[in-house]
Amino acid sequence: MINMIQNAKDQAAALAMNAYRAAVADGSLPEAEVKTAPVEIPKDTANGDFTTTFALAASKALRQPPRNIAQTLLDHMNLEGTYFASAEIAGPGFLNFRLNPSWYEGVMNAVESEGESYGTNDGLKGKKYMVEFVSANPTGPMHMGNARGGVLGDTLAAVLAHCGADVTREFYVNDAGHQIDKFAHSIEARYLQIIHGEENVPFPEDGYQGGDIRELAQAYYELHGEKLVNVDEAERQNELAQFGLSVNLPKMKTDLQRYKIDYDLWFYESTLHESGYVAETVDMLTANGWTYEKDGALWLKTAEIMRNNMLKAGKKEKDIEKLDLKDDVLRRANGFYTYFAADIAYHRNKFAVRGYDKVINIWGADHHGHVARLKGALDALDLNGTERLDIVLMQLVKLLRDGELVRMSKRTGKAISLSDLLDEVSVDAARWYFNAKPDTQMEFDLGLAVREDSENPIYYVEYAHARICSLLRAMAEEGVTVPAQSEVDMSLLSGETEIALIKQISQFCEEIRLAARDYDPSHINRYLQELAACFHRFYNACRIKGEEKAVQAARLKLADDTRIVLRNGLKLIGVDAPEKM
RNA sequence: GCGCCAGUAGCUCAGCUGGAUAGAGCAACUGCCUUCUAAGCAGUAGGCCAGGGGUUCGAGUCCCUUCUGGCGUACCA
Repeated sequence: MINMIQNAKDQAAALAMNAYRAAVADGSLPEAEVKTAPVEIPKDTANGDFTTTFALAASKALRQPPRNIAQTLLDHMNLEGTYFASAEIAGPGFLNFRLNPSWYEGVMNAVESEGESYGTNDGLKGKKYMVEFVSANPTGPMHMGNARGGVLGDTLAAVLAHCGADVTREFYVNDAGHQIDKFAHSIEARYLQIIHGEENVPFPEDGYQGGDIRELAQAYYELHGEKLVNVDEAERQNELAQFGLSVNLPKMKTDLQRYKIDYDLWFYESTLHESGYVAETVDMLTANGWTYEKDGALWLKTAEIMRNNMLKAGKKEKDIEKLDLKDDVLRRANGFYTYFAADIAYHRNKFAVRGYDKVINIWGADHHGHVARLKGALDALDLNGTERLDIVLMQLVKLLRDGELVRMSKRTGKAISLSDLLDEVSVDAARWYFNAKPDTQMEFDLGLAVREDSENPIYYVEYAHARICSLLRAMAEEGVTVPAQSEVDMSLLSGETEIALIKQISQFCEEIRLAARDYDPSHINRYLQELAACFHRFYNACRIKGEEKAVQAARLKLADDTRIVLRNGLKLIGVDAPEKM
């Protein structure tokens, strides 16, 4: 909850603004509309701890050179009682602030008082969020794309929860429709092949070729023998499909749990069909005038909806023309609802029935064409999909083995599944690796990425944690324990590495906020890497054991604070914080 | 064709929504363990930020354009 970076920024911004007002009051600067300029952290600490571009930004409005303005501001500024020891002008007109010990003490106080919850904030308090992710087809094993989506979704959910949101993790089970049909036909063919011989039963042309389908047929055959040979085709297919799901779904759950992913809810598509909710949703769209019939099918006026949205967003008419927008089928001529219709119903359920303020879906980039359509359809239901539904598109993972592309299609049967991956790579390494920025393409080479050596940054971070734990053990053996912050003399923590470490600790809250803002949990990875680096540098420069008592106490406290933040951060991204390595 | 995402060190990526001399990690090279974990630290080297125009005090960041890569443009899901 305590964010010392934000506190300092707010204070610096207020100092600049108050100085400006004071300057206006005594006539040394003209009255004008000036915006509160952003306060930033300079890359180079030689330029201060915080800086504001106030004078640069106000230069035009005040019709004065930035450096003049900056000087006048300084003349009207009082730093007493603030976090700052000094302020100075630099470069074209930056106002650079330097921190005093009270700020550093504030950071360490925050870690001590907040402990496990250090880093959290309440920016999203009271908001109901859902993150829907993976939602892999239950017709076969999960692949590398699911591995990435799983980590992204799970970590993003954790990040949002750290910002105070009430977060639900959900898996949408596509247990209905065409895909399941194909699944049923495929198992059926394999099942009958076992009985009648492979050459006597044709396999459907577009069926699932994977070996897992054969295994399902075999498993059913071993349990129930020829029970389904002489029954009605539809019954046989249904039974086999249900059997397949009953095997696949628990396996998916287990694999995901092994990956440290637990869902709050597994939502079944079939329930939407069975309850008539899909039909009701489509009827609503019709009632709102957004559908029409053509060639025996029922269509949604997607093109018109999207066009309206684009005009609202300020897009030009002639640009929209070029897009050649098309409508979508909701109900096929054969009477079945399309996947799209079910998806609209599903999302209507999320908003209208379950009342989420914000729904975030993690999708593979190959679905991007679907984004505007789904949002538009929700707009047509007056659910404001444009605002409340956010889709995170992640580029797919290109799987290589020793530089050669491995196909990921389930149908080839050669794909490396999520569970195969976890047999080769530690869960922590996989989670670290896949917790990358969603919109970059990724190559995953099983020959390289699988390696568990120092090339992998995760060990660098874990090592820092283990090092501190080891240090604490060693100190405990000497009867020295971590002191309370109130006993720490902050003036003893003024070395370069100590200052840098405390600043890095203070940055944690900011990184969580940014990760939530950008829907990009990889902020946390980079943060932890830098935190570990700050600690290793500190550890190398500052001895603890054998030092004078007060120095030892202060450094030990700082090391322990680092341990807490490392542990909090690793937990956030679902990676273990080992006490020994 | 049209659209979406990307292009920054040899490789993997940062760059806080326009700020100061473009940064890390890995790989390469040079040093540092009789003292708290060397899975570490310190240092060297590596760049026309894909190319070209523009916008302004100031552009890797914003606009236009060209090139390259991935993906999409179904009565599939």
